[in-house]
Amino acid sequence: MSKTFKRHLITAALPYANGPVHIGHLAGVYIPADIYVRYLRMQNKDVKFICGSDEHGVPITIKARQLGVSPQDVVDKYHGIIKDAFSRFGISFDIYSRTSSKTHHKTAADFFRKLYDEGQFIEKSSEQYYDEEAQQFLADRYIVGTCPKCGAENAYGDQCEKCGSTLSPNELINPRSAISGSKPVMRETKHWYLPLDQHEEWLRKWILEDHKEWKVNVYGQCKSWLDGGLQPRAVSRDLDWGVPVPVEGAEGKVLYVWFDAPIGYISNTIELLPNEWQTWWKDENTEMVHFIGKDNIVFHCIVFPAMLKAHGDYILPENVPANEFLNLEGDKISTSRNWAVWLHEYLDEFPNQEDVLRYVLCANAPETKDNDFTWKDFQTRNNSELVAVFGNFVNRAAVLTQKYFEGKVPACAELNDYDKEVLAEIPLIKQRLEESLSSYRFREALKEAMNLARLGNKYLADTEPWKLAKTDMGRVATILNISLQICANLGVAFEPFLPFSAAKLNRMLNTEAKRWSDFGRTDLLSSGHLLGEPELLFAKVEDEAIEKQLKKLHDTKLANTATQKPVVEPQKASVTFDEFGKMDIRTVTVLEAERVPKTDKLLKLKIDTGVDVRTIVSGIAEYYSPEDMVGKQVCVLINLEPRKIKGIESQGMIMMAKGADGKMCLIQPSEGMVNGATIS
RNA sequence: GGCGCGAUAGCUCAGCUGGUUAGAGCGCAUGAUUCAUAAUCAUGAGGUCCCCAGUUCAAUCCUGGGUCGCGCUACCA
Repeated sequence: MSKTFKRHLITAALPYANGPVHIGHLAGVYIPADIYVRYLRMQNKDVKFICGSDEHGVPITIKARQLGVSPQDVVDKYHGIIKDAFSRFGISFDIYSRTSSKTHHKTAADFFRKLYDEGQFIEKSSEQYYDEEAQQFLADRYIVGTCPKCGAENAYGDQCEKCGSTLSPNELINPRSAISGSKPVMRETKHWYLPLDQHEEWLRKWILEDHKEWKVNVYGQCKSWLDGGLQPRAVSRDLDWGVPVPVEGAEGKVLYVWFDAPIGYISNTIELLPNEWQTWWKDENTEMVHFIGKDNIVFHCIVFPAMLKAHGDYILPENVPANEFLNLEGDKISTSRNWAVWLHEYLDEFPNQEDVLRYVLCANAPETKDNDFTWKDFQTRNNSELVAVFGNFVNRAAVLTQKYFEGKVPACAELNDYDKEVLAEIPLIKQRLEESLSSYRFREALKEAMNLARLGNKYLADTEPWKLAKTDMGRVATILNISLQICANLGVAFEPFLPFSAAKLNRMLNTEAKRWSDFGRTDLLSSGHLLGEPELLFAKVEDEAIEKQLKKLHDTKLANTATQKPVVEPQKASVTFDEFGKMDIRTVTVLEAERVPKTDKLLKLKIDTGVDVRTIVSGIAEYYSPEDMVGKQVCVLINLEPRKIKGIESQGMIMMAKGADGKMCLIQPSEGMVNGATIS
């Protein structure tokens, strides 16, 4: 059914170099990708595993500014931490490079220039915030102000970190530049857009018709975007950190990080294979697979393919297996809140237990929905699965062989029916493993590998060689031979998942790493072969280790709530009495109230201001129902410039008190007043 | 509000094409066992397959409606 490819180009999402890598990244992307790659390599497939740090974009420049260092310093630091941690964790990239490299800058610039020369972009001018003091345009992240949703100070132009709302810069109240602190002005700037709408037709066919096999979350997300109609997407930004736009008159502009980053896959391949990279990216016999998290779906399934298609001769991904998100102890993982298990810290705190984390994160990977990582589950899976099932079986076989045969593989005599039955299971397990792996079902695959160890335990329990040792050593020899062959097969089956343990197991068996094709053979260890020193494959995780981690998280939580306590906004700049006098605030009565259709928060109110009867729209539906409002007397700023909201003109603003958590309540006169009484 | 994804045993999850006695691992109970890191093996208890309607000979699965959770998106002068 599926096409056979000559080579496999596997990419894993480029980690963003403004922080270290955590368990969410691993479970979502790097562990499944690494398993897949190792599986392909064991089959002697021609495979390249490409990754690297994504080092451009605004958050990195902000972090640099906060720390008083250069953006290059920031990415140098995190690139180092990430690269080192991946390597220690056994993620087997063929190359882990970075987008600040010379090769990448040239590749990305050339890529852009070709599309530019061929008229693949549209140029558009628009008004954007400009900082006159610092003489530069301000990216969304560089504009701070009061969040219009929760009232938090210091919300960014694209997002409020306090309440998590997505914002656009002109929504911010009292916007100011994060660079100079001055009030930004609107100024015209030119940018290049990739007209995704022009690519919609072939994308629709390519994804919706030709790739129905993609995971439902990926397919559904793409369909949703396509059905909504694609819009041109800006590919440049006004910023001084990134790949400069290679066009005359584009000073101070760089490629948008989302245009730049996926080209990193190409650049890193070029760096790895300067002479033959084109075969990997342009030959139809290459299977390209992008492993990503669900936040990247649209870029890898729609934007990047459109870029590749626009460029012309590139192949498109065969599949984009995207995972959902991993939570930690019931809460969303968050870099800024330090709610995470960081890979580099894990590696220090759990030395020689790389595979435990690999096992747990694969067994509980968020393949179909968000999953939760708990330390208790980590401990249980280690102690009652890795130790009790896999480690224990290997240990039993090894110890029995030491005891009865001085550590030499005993000869296999004639097999009885039960032996045959057990051995016949191995190829079945292998087949199920292959089916799962080739359809990116890693959780299921791992479980299947574990079944091989369970088979071993059952075989020993059923045949009871320790009893037969008193009467029939020939039979004991056969049983242990078979048990050891199962051990050797475990080394093959687990190599993609637990490479460190597979290597350790091979050391214990005193044998070389095997190919995938050896899986299922029952003569992997010849009789008389001397085993290595028995050692324990896995160590127990004690309660203390778990408690230590839980305490660490608990402390993080305390630290977070402590810093969140002072929520009262500081006093604003002084105003003159004249300025205050310009505000025309009146007591008014609500005559009618109704929900604005298709919104969550809006009420449309008809009010009697004493001056007139007018309509205002207010975002209070979360706190007040229309029935609550009718007949109420409230305070309204009536000379605020009218503004259209959802097509309705709002002529004024209801005065509300806003609490720390964004909760709002009405300000009402303490006794009934005439409509139109002024407030001063 | 729109869109996408999900809801199955105490917990974590399978169930891929309507028909199965609805499954696995962990946990729990009972028994067996002692080679093994108190590990293993067997047996068992445990289910309103989120709710309501419909299609069908037959629905956990398909359709429509609803509830809850997560994500994207719109609105808060």
